[in-house]
Amino acid sequence: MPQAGAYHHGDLRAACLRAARELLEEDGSAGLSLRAVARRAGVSATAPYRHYPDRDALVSAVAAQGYRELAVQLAAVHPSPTTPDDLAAVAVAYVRFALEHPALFRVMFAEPCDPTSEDRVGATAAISEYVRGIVRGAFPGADPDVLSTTVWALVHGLAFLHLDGKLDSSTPEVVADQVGAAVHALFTVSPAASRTPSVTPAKA
Amino acid sequence: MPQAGAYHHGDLRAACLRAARELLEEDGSAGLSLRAVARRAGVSATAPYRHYPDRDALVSAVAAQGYRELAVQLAAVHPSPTTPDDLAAVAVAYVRFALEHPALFRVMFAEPCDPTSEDRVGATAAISEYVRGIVRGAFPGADPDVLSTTVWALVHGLAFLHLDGKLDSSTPEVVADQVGAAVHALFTVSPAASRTPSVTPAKA
DNA sequence: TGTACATCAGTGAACGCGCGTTCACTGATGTAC
DNA sequence: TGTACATCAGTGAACGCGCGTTCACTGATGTAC
Repeated sequence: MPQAGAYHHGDLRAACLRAARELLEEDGSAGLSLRAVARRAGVSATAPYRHYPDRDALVSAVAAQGYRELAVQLAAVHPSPTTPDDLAAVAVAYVRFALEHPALFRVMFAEPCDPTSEDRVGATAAISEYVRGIVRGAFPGADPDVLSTTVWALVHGLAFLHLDGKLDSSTPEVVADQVGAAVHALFTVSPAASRTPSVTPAKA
Repeated sequence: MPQAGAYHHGDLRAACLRAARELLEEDGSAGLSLRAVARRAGVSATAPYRHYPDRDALVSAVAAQGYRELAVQLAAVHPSPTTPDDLAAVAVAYVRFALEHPALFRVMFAEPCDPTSEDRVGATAAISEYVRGIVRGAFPGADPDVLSTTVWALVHGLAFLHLDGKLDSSTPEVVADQVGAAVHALFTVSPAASRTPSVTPAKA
């Protein structure tokens, strides 16, 4: 039985993923070709076909990994934010993720997104649920469907506008301020939010 | 003197732009190659080089045209919206534009955006100014910088999440409802907006 | 334990493709006299 | 007005490239007896 980590190559499946990520970080974005991934993994051009049926499968796997990492990073900031500052911190982390991994972020949110990739759909749903959870906790009086969409869209829009150079992204501080201000603009003006939240777990 | 519309080809510059647009509408997005544009325009592969120094120049021209069209469509809905319903209608138009021209929208907001293209920068600035104008009129007490960024990001995020299939886009009505609800969530909960304040920054 | 066999990860040549861009050209249009 | 010339939009062959994918293969690993 091929014990993980020591077969012919070792674990080419994971190595391809790693190679793809490296290429994304370096080349900005460009094409992310199967051949380039194979090259970078130190393997023949056709070897990846043992592990991915085609290029799209690799790309979907990369995207799914990106979603998981994003979810981890958001949760690391705050498992369930309730105050405006909490929420702003999470939003800043979201935008920071996009700016630190621009090419990956674009792969994650790009058109040829095969809707049949369970891996991918599941990973997206996880983020969606995380946002909804935040909203439920932070805005107990509001419609969670509408408000979680609103929050996600606001933060996602900030991420993309920064990514595309439509907003001032000169320094991380400037970005953080901008994102924080935008979230506060949404949050603090909400009557439902400025009351004391019904539940206040963790963080004082 | 080459009177516009009747030279060798007629006006290949405009024809290329038209061909590029058609390709974007049809192929979803894909590559938008110079060669494909030339083919579609019924001209040799190298003819476009008489009018565009390289592929990027063509792409930038397409993007700039997209910005101008978007600006026109928004202004057509309402030159200077002031009520929540006005603003929602403009937001819906923005998202509708994205969903009706997905490939164009991606070209407009894509990374390899040459920041030196005056055409493009100018067109972006126009939209930015339009949003700012709306915010100034609708939220006279708020910080126009923060709030116009917030509004644009919210709407832009909605557009992209719909484009990427992260939200229910099954019918135009569903989308319109969702966008309207999101905008109202931002707008109507704002004390600064529902009163008629003179000095009440949204960011408390 | 040793040997024959099956499995399957990775190879390397080859396919046909479309791409951006160059180059020397041709031929229609506009211009000067 | 007619002719010689300059301009320049569009041509077509050619370049070198990287791509996704196929195929028959080889050779290391694991397995059955």
